[in-house]
Amino acid sequence: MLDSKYFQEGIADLERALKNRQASADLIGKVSELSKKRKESITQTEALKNQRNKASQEIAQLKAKAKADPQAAAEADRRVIEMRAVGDQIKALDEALKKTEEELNDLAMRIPNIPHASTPVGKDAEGNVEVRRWGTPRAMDFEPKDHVALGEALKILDFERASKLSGARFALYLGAGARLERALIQFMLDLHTREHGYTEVIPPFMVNRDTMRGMGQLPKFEEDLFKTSVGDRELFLIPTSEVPVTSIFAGEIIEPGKLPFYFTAYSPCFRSEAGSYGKDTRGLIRQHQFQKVELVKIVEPEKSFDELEAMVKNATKVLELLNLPYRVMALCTGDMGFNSSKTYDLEVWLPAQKTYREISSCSNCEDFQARRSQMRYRPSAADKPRFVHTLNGSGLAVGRTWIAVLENGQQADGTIEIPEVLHRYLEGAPGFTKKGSKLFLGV
RNA sequence: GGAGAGGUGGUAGAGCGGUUGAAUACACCAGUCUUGAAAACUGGCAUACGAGCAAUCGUAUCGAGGGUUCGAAUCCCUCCCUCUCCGCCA
Repeated sequence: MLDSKYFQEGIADLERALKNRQASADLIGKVSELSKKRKESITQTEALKNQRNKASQEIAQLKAKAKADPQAAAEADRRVIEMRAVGDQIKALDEALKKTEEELNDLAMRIPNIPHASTPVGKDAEGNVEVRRWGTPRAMDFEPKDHVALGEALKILDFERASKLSGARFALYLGAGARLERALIQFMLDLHTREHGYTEVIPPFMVNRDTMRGMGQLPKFEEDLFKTSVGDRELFLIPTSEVPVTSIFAGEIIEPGKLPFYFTAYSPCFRSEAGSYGKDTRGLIRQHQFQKVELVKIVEPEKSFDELEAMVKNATKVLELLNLPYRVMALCTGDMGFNSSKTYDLEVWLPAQKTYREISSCSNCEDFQARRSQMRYRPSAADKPRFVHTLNGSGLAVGRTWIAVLENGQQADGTIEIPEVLHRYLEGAPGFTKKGSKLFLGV
């Protein structure tokens, strides 16, 4: 992170980076000041180390001659004493340098990514821009119920018992409900691996502090994460599989010709949801644990914005195949996440709320995560390493998709019509009934 | 969890605290020879960062981090990982 672009590319970019984002302006000055200080002390210590390295070699040569030549022996002793002082100086300078670097890193790590020029400027969600819509909400000649009412009536969702087990913001899926969740996961993974060219991975669901830092989750957002420890070993539960999957090549230089990488992963996600007390307390919308199928791309910098558009298409394809109306929002500078340079949110239509709700977020992080986790690639054997660009998107949040399938597929009698693409995963399963060419949950 | 062994360049594998960034072999690249190939022979071959138009120079790197020393792959400490055996577990 020592070569962060924030002090390489100057103040103008920094000011743009901080415009309407979660960072204070005095970070800029401090960071560039520390950066200058760091460079100076490196020059200084390297000169001293050079002196010491040379002297050590000369001492070795003198010592080799020392037996036959008492003068050489005396000279060697003299040089050793001389170098002792230099050694002390180096030690002191190294310690100071280390401090500077720690301070610099700590500050630089708290600066959010620079928004792309195409990201709308705004201070909160009001500033987001609708890009397009797909589908028409189904006309219903009855008052639509929300997924909690539907799920509890169908006995496929039980929040009371979940709360007995784990407290608030946990869910227990039962029977056909659990089966539907699993079918959605399977459907999404099949689509992305078969049709969209992603490679399926199952990452660790717990990661260490370095990985969290590399992905931009730390140091700023520690209170949003669940943490475990055994003895003095500390691990964080992943808030999204973006964290382990994007980190696959952390600290590596990817060989020529290997990019791009497209990965998809199913995982549970764990979030403390600190700061969202009282929000979305009803139902599955905001849980401490939810399931998600994630899309991750690791690509060459020149291609990352095209790749973002393609990723959005991959995610919206899931919604289209499920016949769920949605809209695409370009997030503004103030509403966008810490890591991102450009983000599209996908919002699905929820009839009970009569509104669109976020179901996926697709971001181009450019080289932000790559710098933090030192992920580089070599364009060709003769080239120097360059930072990769990383992208991530939900493809999709499974719980919220489950909600959308229930609410959009509900019938006047409280049963659910299942989208055709899921039939092959659910036909014949307990709780699902075929009627003609249609499949229903809860008949 | 218990006992032991080990982590060195693309791979295998040496390495008395001092011209060791690292022997050697294989692999790889270039050349000689050959109609071509093989073989043989000759030469070249770690990486990152920084400085320079460049030749080149500087610093760092032998699992990671500390320590001892004028000087550490080599000695000391801590941690991580891998392997073998036993136990336990899915």
